[in-house]
Amino acid sequence: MAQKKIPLLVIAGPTASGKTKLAIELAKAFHGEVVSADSMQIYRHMEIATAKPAKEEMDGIPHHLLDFLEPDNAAFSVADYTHLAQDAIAEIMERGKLPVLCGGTGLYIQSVIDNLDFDGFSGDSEIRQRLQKDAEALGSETMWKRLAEADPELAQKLHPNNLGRVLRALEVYEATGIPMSIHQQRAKSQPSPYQLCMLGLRYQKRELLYERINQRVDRMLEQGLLQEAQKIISVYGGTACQAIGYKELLPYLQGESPLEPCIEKLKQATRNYAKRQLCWFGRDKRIQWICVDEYENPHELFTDAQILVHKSGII
RNA sequence: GCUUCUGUAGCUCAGUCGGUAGAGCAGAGGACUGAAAAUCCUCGUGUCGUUGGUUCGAUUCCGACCGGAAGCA
Repeated sequence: MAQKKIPLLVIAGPTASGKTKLAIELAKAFHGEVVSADSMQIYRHMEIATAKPAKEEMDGIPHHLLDFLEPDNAAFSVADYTHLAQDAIAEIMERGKLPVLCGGTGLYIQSVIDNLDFDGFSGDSEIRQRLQKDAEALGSETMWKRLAEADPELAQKLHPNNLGRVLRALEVYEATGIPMSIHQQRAKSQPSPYQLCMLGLRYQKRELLYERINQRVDRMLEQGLLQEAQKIISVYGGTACQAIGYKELLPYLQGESPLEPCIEKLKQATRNYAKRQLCWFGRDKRIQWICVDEYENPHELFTDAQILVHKSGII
């Protein structure tokens, strides 16, 4: 009963590489709608720091999973995102349009396209709290050893210092009685429900990306990033404060530091982030890369991207 | 002008009671399955400011010179 797969165009890449614009252009060309895969653009009131596309930029293209959560909602997770995104994609297809999954959050994209089944090993907050207390009392090394007994395969892949992951693995094991590595293997054996065309944007020369990032941060400041940061930090808490663009400005906003060093820190944090994204996406061999700095004008890039989409056969 | 500090990795600084040196950050590479813009791992040779002297041996002690900072007149 081989069900017909849903065609899905994915656009990935590091921050400031031009994903948003490309997604809109391709959606216009192929009668599509955009589904955002960004862990911070989901929140309201965080416009500038997340470089959320404005209504005008969207150019009439419907966008989903953008701007729908209050920043103090701490409970939102990848699992929630996956459900919402898969539903949105299904609806877009029913409308006879092409879903375009676009964003820089690697885990979000992977969880959607590879159908990661978080429900199969859901958590248990009681167990989690108990494990947390154990960890405080016994230290991360001990917790890791505990995992090495329960799930040696996964323990081998996790560094003892990576406490969060170790605890999650222990939690899954205790909650389900099955090692998390087994759950992961089962998920992997499930084929993707989508017929994919994955495009990635990146720069041949890393310094050019970094330059663009620096410039974009300056622009954000001109647009009022400080005021936005002030508001988010004072009104909300939780995950929102993890966003790059707020925590770096905090010392200045609290009068503990001049502005300039904070701006440098912010640019640096963004560059570091971009590098991690490149690392993540670099692993996915399904991605066809487009090097932004090989194009003199963006229209040629859009045209080449369209050609790649055609060739992929998802249309 | 005098006095006192100070000059060590791209940056901030440790250190060597004389046997040519090491952290944090940056940078590079990597991982990632319910916080992911998060979390975590690996990678450190640099005329130890210049130049004389003492010494088997100086980045380390002494002198001069050249930067920098503070205090004094």
